[in-house]
Amino acid sequence: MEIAADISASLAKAAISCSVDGEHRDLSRPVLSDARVAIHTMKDEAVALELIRHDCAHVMARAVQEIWPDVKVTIGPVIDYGWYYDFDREDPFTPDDLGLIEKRMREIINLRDPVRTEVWERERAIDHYRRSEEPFKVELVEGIPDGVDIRMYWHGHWQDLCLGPHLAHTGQIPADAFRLTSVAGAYWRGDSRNRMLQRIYGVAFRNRHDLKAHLRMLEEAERRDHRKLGQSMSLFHLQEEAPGMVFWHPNGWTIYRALEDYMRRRQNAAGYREIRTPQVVDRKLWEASGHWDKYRENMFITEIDEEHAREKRTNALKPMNCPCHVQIYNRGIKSYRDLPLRYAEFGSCHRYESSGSMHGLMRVRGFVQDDAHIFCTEDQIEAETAAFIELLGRIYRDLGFSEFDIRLSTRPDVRVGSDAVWDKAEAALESAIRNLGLAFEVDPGEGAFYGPKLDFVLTDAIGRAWQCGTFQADFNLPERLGAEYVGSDGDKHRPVMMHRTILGSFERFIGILIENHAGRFPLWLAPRQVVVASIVSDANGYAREAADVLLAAGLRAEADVRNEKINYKVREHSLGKVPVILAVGMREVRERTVSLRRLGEKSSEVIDLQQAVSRLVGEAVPPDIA
RNA sequence: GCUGCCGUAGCUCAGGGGCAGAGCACUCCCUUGGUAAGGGAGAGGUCGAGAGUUCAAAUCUCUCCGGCAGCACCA
Repeated sequence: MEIAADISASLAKAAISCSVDGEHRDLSRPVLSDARVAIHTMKDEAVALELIRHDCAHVMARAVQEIWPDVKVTIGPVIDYGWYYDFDREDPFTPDDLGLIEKRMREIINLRDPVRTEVWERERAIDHYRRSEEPFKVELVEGIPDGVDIRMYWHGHWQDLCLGPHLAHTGQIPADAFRLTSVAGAYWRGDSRNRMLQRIYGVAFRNRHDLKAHLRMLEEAERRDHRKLGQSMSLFHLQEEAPGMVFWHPNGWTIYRALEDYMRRRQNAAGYREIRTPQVVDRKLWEASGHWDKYRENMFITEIDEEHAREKRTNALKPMNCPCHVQIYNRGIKSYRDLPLRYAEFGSCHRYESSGSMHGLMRVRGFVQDDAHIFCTEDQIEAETAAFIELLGRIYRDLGFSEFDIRLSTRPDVRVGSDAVWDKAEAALESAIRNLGLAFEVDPGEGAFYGPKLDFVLTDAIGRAWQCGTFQADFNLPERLGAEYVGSDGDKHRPVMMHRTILGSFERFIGILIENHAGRFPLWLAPRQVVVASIVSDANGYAREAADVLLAAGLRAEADVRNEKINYKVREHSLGKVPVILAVGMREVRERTVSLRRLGEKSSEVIDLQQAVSRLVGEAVPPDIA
C-alpha cells in the first residue's frame, strides 16, 4: 500500500519526478519488477490504474502533436481519476478539438505501439530540446537532480521525457474507458508570474463501466450544486453590488439559525463561553498581531470621509477574530486557575478575496466562523485536543457526516518558536489522536508558521472530501499581544492559544450541507418542515387550522390554500424539497385527519391530526436534544 | 489577479445593425380537483454600466463591473 501510495504521490507531482525503475512493464506480468512492489490484488489494481492514467496522458500529448505538430508539450502528471497535460500554445483548445484528440487517441491505442525507453546524458537531452526549441523541456531537464536518470521514452515515433513507469504498449489502455473532460489555462510551474499554458484534463478507468460511474457522479454533483438549489429553494442570493457577500432569504436564514442554535448549545455544554467582538478595528491592532504586514492586501480598509472626519484613523474590517479574543483575555489578570479558558464567537469576518477565487457559498468575502480560542498551558494541550476532537466528531455525526479524516501538519521551514516547543506541541497533538485510537495522516511542513495543526476532512454523501474543522496550536500571538497568566509559582507565564473551528464558516458549511443532502434537509434543519395543502376550497379553513396547530407545536408549517389542484401543489412543494406535505380534503375535514406524504414517496398515510403533530414534533427535535 | 467563455423579463434561455421574444413564475377570470404541471386573459424590459463607430446599436469596437471553468491565492 505504501509503495502504491508512493508511486501515485510522485506521479502526481509531475511525470518527470517519477522515481521508479523505468523498464517498460506489461500488466499481465508483475507490474513493477524488484522488491519495491509486492503483487497483491488491491495494490495491483491501484498501480495498474496509475499506469493507465499516466500513459493515457502521453497518448494524449502525442495525439495533440500529431494533429498540431508545432505545439510543444510540457508536463502531464496523474491526478485524481485521471491526468492533465500542459501545452505551449496561444489559443485554447475548443470542444471540437477535444473530440478530434480523443479520436486520434483511440487510433494510437489501436496501433499497440510498444513503449521503448532509454537513459540519456543530461547534455544530450538539453541539446536535443534546445535544437527542437522546447525551452520548457530544457528547464525540466536542468531541474532533474543529479543521480536521477534522465529517461526518454517512445511509442511509435513519438518521444517524451519521462521516468516512467509505463505500460508495455499503448494497446493496454482501455480505448473505451477514458474521456477528455475540460480545457483551461494554467501557469507554467504553477507560478502566476510565468507564461500561461493550455491545459487539457482527462479521466481514465479500467473499463467503460467505471468511467460511466464516474461521469454519473459528476452529473450528480452538478444536480446538487448549492448555487442552483439555493436559487430554486430560495435560500440565498448574491448580487453585483456586494460580490462575495450573501443575501440570506427567509428559507436559508432558517437553516442558518437552526445550525447556529445547535452549535451554541453544543459549545456551551462543552465549556465554551460565548463572546462578541467589534467589526471595525483600528489598524494598530492588526499591526501588533502581524496581519497588517502579511495580509493587508486582503483586508477591507475603511477610512472616514475626509470632510467629516474629526480624527485621523485607519480601520479595517476584521478578517479574523483572534486578536480581538486576546483583548478580552488580556482584561484583568488571569491565573493558572482560570485555564483552560475557552472563548467562542460566531465571528463575522471580511476578507478581500481575489475575484477569481469566489464560488457560491463555498468561498465568500463576508462570512461567519464558528470560531473559538482556548487559552491554556502547554500541559493542557493534549486534553484540550482530545476534548475538541470528541466535540467535533459528535457534531459531524449529528450533521450527517459519519466519516472524517484527520491530518497532522507539522513544523514548516519558516516558523517562529524554539524546536523544544515545537517538539512538545507536535507530540501533544499526536498523542491525543493516538490515545483516542484515531487514524491520521501527517503532512510534513504544512503547519502554520506559529504552530502545528490538525485539519479535519469530512466525506459527503457522494464521496467528496471537504476540509472544515481545524485545531491549531499558536505560540506566537500570545507573545505578540502580551497575553499572560500568573502561575502557581507566582510568576507570569505565556499561555498557549489554540485556534479552532468545527464548521469552518457557516456559509461554506451550509453550502456543503445543501450538496450533501441534495437540498433534502433532515426535518430539524428543513426551512419549511410541513405544508398543509387543501384539496378543495371547502377544506381551506381546516388546512389553516391544522397549520396553526403545527405552528403552535413549534413546527415550521404553512397552509397552501391557493386555488390550485392538489397535483400542482404536491409538485411545487416537492420541487421545493418540503419534507412533509399534509393534504386535506373533505374526508379529512370530517374525520379530523390528514393525508401525510413524505418527500419523494409515492404513497401517503391518513392519520389523526393530533397524532401527526406529535409524531412530527418528535422527529423535528435537533439531534443534541433528542 | 491570470486565460477563455458568458451577462436579454423574477427564473431558464432564444434572437444578433432597422417594432424586444418564448417557456415557467406573477396578477385576474373560469375551473373545486385526492397526491409531481387544468384552461384563458393580462401585466412585466434603459438587452450589466460607460464611451466610440453608424442615418440607425441589444447586436460592431473599446473600457469597466459581475458571473462561470480552470490556474494562482486561501491568516
